[in-house]
Amino acid sequence: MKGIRQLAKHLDISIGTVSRALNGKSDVNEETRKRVLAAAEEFGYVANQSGRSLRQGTTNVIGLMIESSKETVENSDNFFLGVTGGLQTVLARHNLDLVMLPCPSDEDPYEYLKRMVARRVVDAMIISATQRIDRRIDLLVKAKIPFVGLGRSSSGGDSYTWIDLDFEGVATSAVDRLVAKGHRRIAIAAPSTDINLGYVFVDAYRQALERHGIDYDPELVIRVKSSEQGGYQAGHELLMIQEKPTAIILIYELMAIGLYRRLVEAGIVPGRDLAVIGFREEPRAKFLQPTLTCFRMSLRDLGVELAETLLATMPAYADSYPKGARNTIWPLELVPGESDAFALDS
Amino acid sequence: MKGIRQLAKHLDISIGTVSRALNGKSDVNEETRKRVLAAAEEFGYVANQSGRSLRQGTTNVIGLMIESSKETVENSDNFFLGVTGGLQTVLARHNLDLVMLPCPSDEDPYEYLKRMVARRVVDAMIISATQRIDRRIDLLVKAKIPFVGLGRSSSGGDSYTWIDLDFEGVATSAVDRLVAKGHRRIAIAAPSTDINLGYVFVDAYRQALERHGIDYDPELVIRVKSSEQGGYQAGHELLMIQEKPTAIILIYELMAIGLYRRLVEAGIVPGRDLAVIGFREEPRAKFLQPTLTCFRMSLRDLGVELAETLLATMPAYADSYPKGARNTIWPLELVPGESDAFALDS
DNA sequence: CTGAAAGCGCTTACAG
DNA sequence: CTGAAAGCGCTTACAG
Repeated sequence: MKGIRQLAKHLDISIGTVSRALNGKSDVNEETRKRVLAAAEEFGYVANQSGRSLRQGTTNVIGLMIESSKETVENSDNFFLGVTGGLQTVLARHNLDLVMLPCPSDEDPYEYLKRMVARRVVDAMIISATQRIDRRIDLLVKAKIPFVGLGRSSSGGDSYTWIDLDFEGVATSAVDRLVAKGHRRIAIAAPSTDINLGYVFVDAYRQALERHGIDYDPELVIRVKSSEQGGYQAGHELLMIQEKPTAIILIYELMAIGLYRRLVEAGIVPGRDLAVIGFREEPRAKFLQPTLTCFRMSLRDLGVELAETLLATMPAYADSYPKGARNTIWPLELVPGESDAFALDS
Repeated sequence: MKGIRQLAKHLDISIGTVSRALNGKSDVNEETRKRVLAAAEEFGYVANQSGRSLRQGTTNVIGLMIESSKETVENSDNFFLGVTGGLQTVLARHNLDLVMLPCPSDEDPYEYLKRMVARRVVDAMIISATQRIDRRIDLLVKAKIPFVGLGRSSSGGDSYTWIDLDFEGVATSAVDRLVAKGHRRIAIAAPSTDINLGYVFVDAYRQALERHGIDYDPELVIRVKSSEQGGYQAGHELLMIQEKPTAIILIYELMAIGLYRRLVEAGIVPGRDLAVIGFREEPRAKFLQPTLTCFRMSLRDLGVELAETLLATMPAYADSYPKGARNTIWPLELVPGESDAFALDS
């Protein structure tokens, strides 16, 4: 005999009472509850999750799906690990556990998610790196699994909830700042993939330019990998543009490091010969000289918001989150540096 | 009705046969199996994991426990995400899924693991960042959960299996190389925590020195955080040592970036005024000038080895891995750079 | 306040 | 080759 049965036998009470005591039900004699808790502690008894899940129909596990492509591995700045802290703080309030589900790079993310969902290993999902068209969203909607997208998408319409960084705000703020310093030829380094944020960012950049009466020049949109190597490549391509840009906006945090390298090689000094505005502030880019103008946000706070939004989409927890499951544009705060601190002669 | 019952009803056969067909048992008519598989595909049926787990006593899930402390988040180079690729390749052969279990920074890793183990959410565990004394090892041994340590420890004796990087080889090779170029004052930047690799590395460094007849000088062991900031700090402390070292060995990959920064500030050129040998080759450190002498390894291959070792410790899979569960020292290959490419005047 | 019993969705001996 | 039945470890109406 084992599990709850063994514990009940040892206490000489029924398994039902043990279960109720352990789960904090109110209709248990305080004396009995104390005995049960003490015995559970003594024997290290914790309810088998499969038994609970089967009976309750919930796993009490929340999944965070991440992609583990070679590019992510080599360049990721642990954005996701940073978010888990905030997520767990909130989930712990409801005794929910977080697991990270790494999708192998050689497996289709859609098929991977489908398997995880069908096996019912999680009660709810957070998906990241949303593509412009993302079948995972349709899948989750259809399967009626509560989920939140960390990133917008054209898929799913308003039948799904998302949180996304304020790419528009960043692009607008960067363009405004550069234009105010006299720049008119402003390049942008954008991702070469179909990830949705690329579209959002470039659109906002374009609109900001037009508001300043500057024509959009497709040549100034440099498509590269979201990595340091991509930043290096962006620097390379920038140097080959006929009518030289005087400024560049980066869409991914680690690009700045590679870009600086390429500029140094060409004898170009960021902040003097070329204005550079980076994306998210990143410990690893803090050592750059001249210091990089970029944008700050708290990964932990984002994680908290993400968890609260997710819980609001789950019927069992929605009551605790009366704000409901709203889409959120997550703001970033400008951190002025020296990399764009010069006015252009006009 | 739902699940396997519904599928069986639709096919007008018993649930037992459906189960056997789906699980590839041999005693099923091929015609029947085809019909079952087709229907499962059509309705997107996949067995509920809780039901399977409860019946079989296994979850078919392998856990990789990682720490998500602030330091890890800000500085990790995604070592773990890199390892997951190789892990999953092997686990997929046995239809085992990998989940990453991030231990919140405000929770004791021991308590976290205890909870996960007691709830039986995984069949086996991989633990990382092993401490010199690591109670998690005793816990897993006692609970009879198959596991492998990614890192050695003084705990557990030979009742646990581990894989660890060849810190001895790296330290020895680095010291030999530096001594050959005439260095005698060789500093080392080691972690300030109780992580086991710190002890292993410094011991090997000490022995290598003594083999060359060089006295071990505790002043040359600089204890800093395993991060870029730590590297910066190491540079700082190095500059304050009375009898200046002419070389430094780093124990963590990202330290090099911070160290270079501090050296540049002080007008010291790596590879000319000070020899630097880094640890693991890292995409982010590839841009350093002068190029860093460091050590190369494949995270994917390490993941494969880790998975095979783990499976060898699991009774249900041990037959497929006749090599058994052996402890492994994982080799790294020297990648010569310019950062130590000068001989010392003597 | 407690106990006895049903049943969550599967897999697997067992019988035929 | 297939079906009927047991039972994995829990939680939760229900009865008292």
